Amino acid sequence: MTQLSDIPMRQFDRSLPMALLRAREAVMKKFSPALKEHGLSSQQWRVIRALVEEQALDATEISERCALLMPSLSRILQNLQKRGLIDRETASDDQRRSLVSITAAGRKLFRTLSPINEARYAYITEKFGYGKLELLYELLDELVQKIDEE
Amino acid sequence: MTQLSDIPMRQFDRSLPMALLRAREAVMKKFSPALKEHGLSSQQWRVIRALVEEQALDATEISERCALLMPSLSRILQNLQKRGLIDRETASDDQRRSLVSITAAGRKLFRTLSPINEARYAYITEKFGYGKLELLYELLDELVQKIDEE
DNA sequence: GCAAAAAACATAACATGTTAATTAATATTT
DNA sequence: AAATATTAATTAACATGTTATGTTTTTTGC
Repeated sequence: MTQLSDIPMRQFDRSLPMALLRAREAVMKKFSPALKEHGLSSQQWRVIRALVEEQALDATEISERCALLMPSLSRILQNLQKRGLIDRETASDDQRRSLVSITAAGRKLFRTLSPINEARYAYITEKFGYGKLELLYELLDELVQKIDEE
Repeated sequence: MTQLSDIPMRQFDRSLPMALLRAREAVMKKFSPALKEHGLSSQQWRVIRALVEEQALDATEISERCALLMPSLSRILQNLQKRGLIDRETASDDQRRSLVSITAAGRKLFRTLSPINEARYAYITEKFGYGKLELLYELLDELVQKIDEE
């Protein structure tokens, strides 16, 4: 006996934005708790990760690499600087640019959190399957590419 | 024996949350402009879509179907009600529940926007390929399922 | 029946998403 | 060189995301 509440909403299941949103939510549920214990949002963590890989980056470059709009990034950088996790200085060759770099404290926080998050990622990879994960990355990349071209 | 510290650092661009975020952003770029012209956010649009398909829904049910947390939904419903797009009344059998339904104005707005959005969706389907889109839905569903089970 | 627990919804507080406007510095045009 | 346009970053204003807390109503357990 099928009740009304058992009938799936086909229209919503076929919503690409919702499907992507739900997937992201499910993934974030694995990563957020550890970050939160150290007072970091996923966005702040993205910035720290980007900075660990480079000597210094200007805000625009961080914005692109982390998929953050400049107004959000502006506030995030102010926050991280206040907490002593990053440093900023204006570029000598272009006074408009502000060069951001990670501090020793920021690097230390990264080294603490990184293995925990890598373990979570390994768990997801194992649970979902390495091949499927690669396929998913490929499809997502191609989707973005096809939509953005022209 | 693998220790946490032995797990290799994965590249920054192999971040699942980021890949899902970028894909969602790319897709939303196709849908947001039409919604914005009519003063709707994607979240508000989701709520309207959900209500069009039912006589009435309580807030919790909307929250689940639209993937919106209750605090966000609470504000969104207040907004939509103020604009005359939805109606609310407390359920007779449970005074805690508030039953939400769409108004004639809301339904009219839906009928205006729906074909535009369907056309955008058809465009993405054609550009990306129907088969790949189906595969993507499947992978996303399975990812959520695998992560949530345990 | 009644006190305690749970459920449904709202509010608070703060971070982020999003578009527009602003400021300051650099590039371009004439 | 001066006027104009462009660029980098910030700020403003409002909506949403997120966790915690509060309020009211219903349900449970005794």
